[in-house]
Amino acid sequence: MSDGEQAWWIPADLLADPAATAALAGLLGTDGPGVAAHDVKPMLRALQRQGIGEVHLVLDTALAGYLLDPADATYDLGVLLERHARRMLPVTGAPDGQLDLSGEAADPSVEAGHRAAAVCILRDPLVSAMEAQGLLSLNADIEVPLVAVLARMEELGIGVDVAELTRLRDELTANCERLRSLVHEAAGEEFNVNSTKQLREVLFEKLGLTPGKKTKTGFSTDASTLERLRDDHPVVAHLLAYREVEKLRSTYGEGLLAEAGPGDRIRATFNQTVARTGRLSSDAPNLHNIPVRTEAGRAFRRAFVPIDGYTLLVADYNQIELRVIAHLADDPGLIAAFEAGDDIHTAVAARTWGIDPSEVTSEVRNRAKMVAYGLAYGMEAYGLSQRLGSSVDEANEILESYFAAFPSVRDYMERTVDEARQKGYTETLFGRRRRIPELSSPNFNVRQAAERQAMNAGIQGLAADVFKVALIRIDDRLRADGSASRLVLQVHDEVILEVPTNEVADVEAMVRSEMTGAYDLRVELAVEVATGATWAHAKG
DNA sequence: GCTCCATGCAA
DNA sequence: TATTGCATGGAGC
Repeated sequence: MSDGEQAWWIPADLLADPAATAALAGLLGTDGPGVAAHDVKPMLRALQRQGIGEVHLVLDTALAGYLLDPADATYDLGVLLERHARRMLPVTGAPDGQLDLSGEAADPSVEAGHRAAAVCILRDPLVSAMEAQGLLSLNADIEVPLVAVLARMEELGIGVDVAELTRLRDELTANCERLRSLVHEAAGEEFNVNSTKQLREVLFEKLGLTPGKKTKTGFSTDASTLERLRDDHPVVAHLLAYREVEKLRSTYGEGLLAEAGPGDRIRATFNQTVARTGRLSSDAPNLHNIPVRTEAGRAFRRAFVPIDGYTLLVADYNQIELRVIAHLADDPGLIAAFEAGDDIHTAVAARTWGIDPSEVTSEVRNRAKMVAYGLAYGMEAYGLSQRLGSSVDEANEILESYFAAFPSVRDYMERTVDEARQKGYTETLFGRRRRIPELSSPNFNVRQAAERQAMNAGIQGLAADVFKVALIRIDDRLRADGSASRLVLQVHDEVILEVPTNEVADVEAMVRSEMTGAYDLRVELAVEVATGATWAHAKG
């Protein structure tokens, strides 16, 4: 540690003490010295609860570890210390999960000292490593500023209508019981319908239905298999209905109600060091997979509400990944398709099959849409054929037509994999790296999976980088403008704000402008904004 | 009580 | 034999 520096390890209970945090305020304010810490978001949340909203953060050792290798399994402080400083965090008590036979409990203050020292020891090696890999601006301009934005969103949470959630849960529970009885009746015996093992025996042994694909442990009973068997036995339709309702009841009905906290708000954690592409993830609960595709599922979005006097404003990037592909590949046809301003899948379909957009049927449009998603995932003909329900030959013809119309896209994909193989990692335009050592695997399947990851990383990663910039800028503007509006949720390419009714027009314009201007692609970044009294009702 | 598996929800 | 995630219930240790 250099002169004038101080190392602190602040126990969580001290952060709940106003007297202690008041003393910290001067130390941590924006005029204070730069702060380096490990996994700082929980600390920022605790300080925010005490009214300290500004901390001059310069380094989070967990974030730095993530930027240096987003595929690592853990960014635990002790692990980082060993990995980047070749030092061990002294063990002060019995190892986790083991009885302390010595009778000497760990001394919390000694352990705290070790952890504070570890952050100091890690600072120089982490900064040097980031500098060597060109990660300093990604760290300083995006990841570090984002921590406080996410801390504010987590701490505020999003409002839920608990009465509505309860009603949905109860309705689903009743339906579940009814459908479970129908399944038992049709099967001719009572069994645990949630057990794939028992279900497999009933369907494929007792009832003699034809099994399809296999899993590690036996024949699959997944939805695509059941769909194929739908007309073969009455139990199958009941099963499919039961599965849908049980999923909604358990994961969303019970799950969301269990997470509703003070003020009827759900406060998820937004993880910044999990996704290997640079995306955020959400847990406890996962607010990134709230249903939207079916009406029964979408009902849960009606339970996400603003407080009185506010409106929910939802803004999402339209087709950001396909736009990113157009940009990265610099494909004239794809760029022109976007510039035409028409429905992109229709425009792509017309160019792929050389027909007029007016001749594009919904089925043909759907094929173009499948290809578009597949592209971002590094798809091959087999994968496409599975999703189109067609032959591999047919899928190959579609892909050939597509690449004939958009040749730069294929060039980009091939170039990307070649570069990644040669360098051992992929890199987004913002410099976000992802090591993919499996590109040199002797195992064909492993190597092919790695190639798909390499194709996907630059696309999903750039979309994530752009989105993070937008999130930071929106939060900056809200605070600079002294707005009463606040960010309550983000879902990969979508932000949700709680906006006082009289601010709606101004905030909509601001959000649109910040999202559109977050990065300059060769195609416009289109943003769709909607407002409403619930997440489901927020429609343009 | 922990871990893995199968399943299914989202972008 | 399409990318990235997380939660659930069952099942095995």
